[in-house]
Amino acid sequence: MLYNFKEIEEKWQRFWQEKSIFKAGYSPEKKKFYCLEMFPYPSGKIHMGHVRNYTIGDVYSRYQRLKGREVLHPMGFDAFGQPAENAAIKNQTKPDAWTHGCIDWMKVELKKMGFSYDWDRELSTCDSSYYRWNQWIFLKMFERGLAYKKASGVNWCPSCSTTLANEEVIEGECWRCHSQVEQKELEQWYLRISEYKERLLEDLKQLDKWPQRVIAMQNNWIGKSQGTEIYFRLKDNDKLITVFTTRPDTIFGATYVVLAPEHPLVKEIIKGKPQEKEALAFIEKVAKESKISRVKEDVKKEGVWTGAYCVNPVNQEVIPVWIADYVLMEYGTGAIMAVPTHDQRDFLFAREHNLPMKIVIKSPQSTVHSPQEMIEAYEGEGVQVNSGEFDGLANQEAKIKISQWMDKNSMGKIVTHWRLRDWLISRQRYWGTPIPIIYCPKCGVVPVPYAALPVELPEDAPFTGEGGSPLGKVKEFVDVLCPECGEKARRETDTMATFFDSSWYFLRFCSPKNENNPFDLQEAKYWMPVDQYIGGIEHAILHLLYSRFFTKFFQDLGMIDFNEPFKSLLTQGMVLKDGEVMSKSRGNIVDPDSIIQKCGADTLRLFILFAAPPETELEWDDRGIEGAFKFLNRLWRIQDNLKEKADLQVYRALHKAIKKVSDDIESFKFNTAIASLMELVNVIYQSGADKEVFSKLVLLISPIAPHFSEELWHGLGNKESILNAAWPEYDSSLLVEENIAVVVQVNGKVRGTVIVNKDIAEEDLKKACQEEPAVRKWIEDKPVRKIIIVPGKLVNIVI
RNA sequence: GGGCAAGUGGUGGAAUGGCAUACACGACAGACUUAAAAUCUGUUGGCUGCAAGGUCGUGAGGGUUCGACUCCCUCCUUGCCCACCA
Repeated sequence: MLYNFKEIEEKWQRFWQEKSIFKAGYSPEKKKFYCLEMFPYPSGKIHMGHVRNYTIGDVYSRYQRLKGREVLHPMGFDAFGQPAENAAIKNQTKPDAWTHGCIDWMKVELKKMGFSYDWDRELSTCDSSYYRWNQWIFLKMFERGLAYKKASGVNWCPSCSTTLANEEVIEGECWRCHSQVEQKELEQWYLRISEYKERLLEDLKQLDKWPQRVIAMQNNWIGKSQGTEIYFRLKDNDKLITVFTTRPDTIFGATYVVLAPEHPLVKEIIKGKPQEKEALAFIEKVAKESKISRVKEDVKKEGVWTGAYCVNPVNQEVIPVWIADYVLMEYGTGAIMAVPTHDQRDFLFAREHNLPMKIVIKSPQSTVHSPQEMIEAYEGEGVQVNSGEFDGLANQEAKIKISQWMDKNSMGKIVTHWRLRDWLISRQRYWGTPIPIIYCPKCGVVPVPYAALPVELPEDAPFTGEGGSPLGKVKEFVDVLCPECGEKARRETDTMATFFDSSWYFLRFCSPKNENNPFDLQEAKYWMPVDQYIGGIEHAILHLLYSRFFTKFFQDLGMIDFNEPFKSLLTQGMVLKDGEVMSKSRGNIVDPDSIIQKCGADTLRLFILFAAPPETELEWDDRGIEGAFKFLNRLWRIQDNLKEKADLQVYRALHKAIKKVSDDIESFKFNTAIASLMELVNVIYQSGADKEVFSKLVLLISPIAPHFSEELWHGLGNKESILNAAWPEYDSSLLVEENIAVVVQVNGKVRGTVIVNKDIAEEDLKKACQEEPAVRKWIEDKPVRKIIIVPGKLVNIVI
């Protein structure tokens, strides 16, 4: 007989909802636990990735609840973004209606999984009660100079007339209309995250419960590197070209200088020179290419001579100034010194254009004497040559000496370089938070007053998907009176990037209905920081970095007194089918709902936790689902055959399982926690269980299969929810066996086992081992050199 | 090119430096059944052997150790992240 999962799951979901059992209350007398899973984008259906993410969080939340914590476990929707606009165009509907329809449907599905969310705290970033606080935060940042507008090069689709994020440019073309993407100078809003770079880097050290690789990625992204800026004087007009290098030891080998085509000095340098026309043509050509295609590997590096020369400050050599596409304005100073002998890109470029080369670092093994013999640049370690007074030094030492020498003699400067750029948040999109700024012909850029928030999205913007910001076409939205002078003015029509919305939602969950502040200070003080955050590795950089940035900003506003939002982070692996990521385009999606129909949510939860540890990839297996379902049924049947009193060995097995399951859940090893429950069930099938053993078994599996356990719990005569019970404790005296099996090795190979009393004296143990016949045979009369004893486990006899 | 993971039976996966393959799936066998399903009980790394046993075995090769899936070095493969990064 199979248990009736359908009836049971519906019944307890209703029960939990009626009793408001997951409601989180501000209870300072109790220890709190804030468990958060990354909120979903409401695309309509939940997929296996969501199921995995949220099941992990749910088990952990329920476990913490049973351990007596006041648990905050909220859920909401990251509801702004482009897919809603696309869907609206496609389905002839409005993004608002489409999004809310998706949210409603996803909520039904999430509830079917039995997740323990406090739905009273639900939030949606597309509601003005939420996004007004985005605008509030933006204004606070604007006041402090952290939100600013500047012109810079961005990806631009001429046919859609909108900017594109790098991810939206596919092989140099617009992802929607396939036009060639261009680079364009545009005025856009930025957040000055670079102001926080030191703290964002330094505080990574506090995050000892984050995965190492996420820390590494953040480190990498912030990208602090030590280097040297070197000044090359232009021969014509004494102006300086500043180059950035991490290899000052190669400065004596610099044979030309290269500027990025966009470099501000370029136009000045080429003016009036015979090379001007060719150079301008080249600059234009590069400008037309998108960053993406320019950055593609195998593309040949192209460049032209400017006609100008500059002077190497260390040896007064006069060398030519080039422009080339392989030098990027965004990195360093937008100018490099080229050392063809010791940099592969410079090497290829110099070969191509017949530029001179000079060896300045020699590897000890090298037989190469002139640059003409080289087939590639030598980028390794070596000894300085052709480097004036530094000849003979190891290049690593020279690196330091030369940069110090240049710094002292004003030829250059030791600098720290950061890879982190300011964050471009302007989007020419409709479905996002309007940026609360007004442009007044008289007063200039004027922030919307706090009292006038929210700046609401107009409901009926023209939606075609073509050409510019839809908000710009809504006259009632754009036309506004200047808050300062009262004259006619115009609103900003760009909206914010959606990463803005998700950079602080965890704070809003502490008091989602607060109307005076983005969050209640006292509530936030109690609940924050998030004790456990769980989500996909794809957010390892941007979302987590932005959230850390916002947290530090709130700290600076004096609204919170901690500097990191997420104490512990778990990044769950992807769900695969036949070795590939589940996706619509591959057509290998397994719909969670179909599994719930067939075997129930508890089976799905059990399988997804059992199939792999949470951080690794999970291979979907329909037969594994059946196995999980069988196990629940096997456990279910125990209730019909309870004994008066179970055997001692069953109690031992129970307490062993209590310890193992507790330890494993704490450290997210759900798969082995379940394995130990299976072992316990196997023991019970051999020897029988009593009511006490069974009750504790039901408690142990309750975070994993909550409906199932709630039903069994009530079947055992309990009147209250299992969630109000206490997590079982183990009796450590039951974990120790009187007689233990000790493995005996001879020269490291297992040759036998002896059963001895746990308190046996060392000498007696040694004797017992040597007398064991299976061991004796291997020792014979050879002299025993040494005996190694691992207490309670193993004896190794070395002969 | 740089950084980080990972590599164990037919499969998913276990193993604080101490019995490699727990637990499960699959397969095979037995019990129950007129029969099947379900359920329960066994067997299940390779080679060798009638058997007891022996021997090999955690991507490859070295090293440390009484003892290595685990630690160190070199390499191979796969995955992820970053990258014309100067």
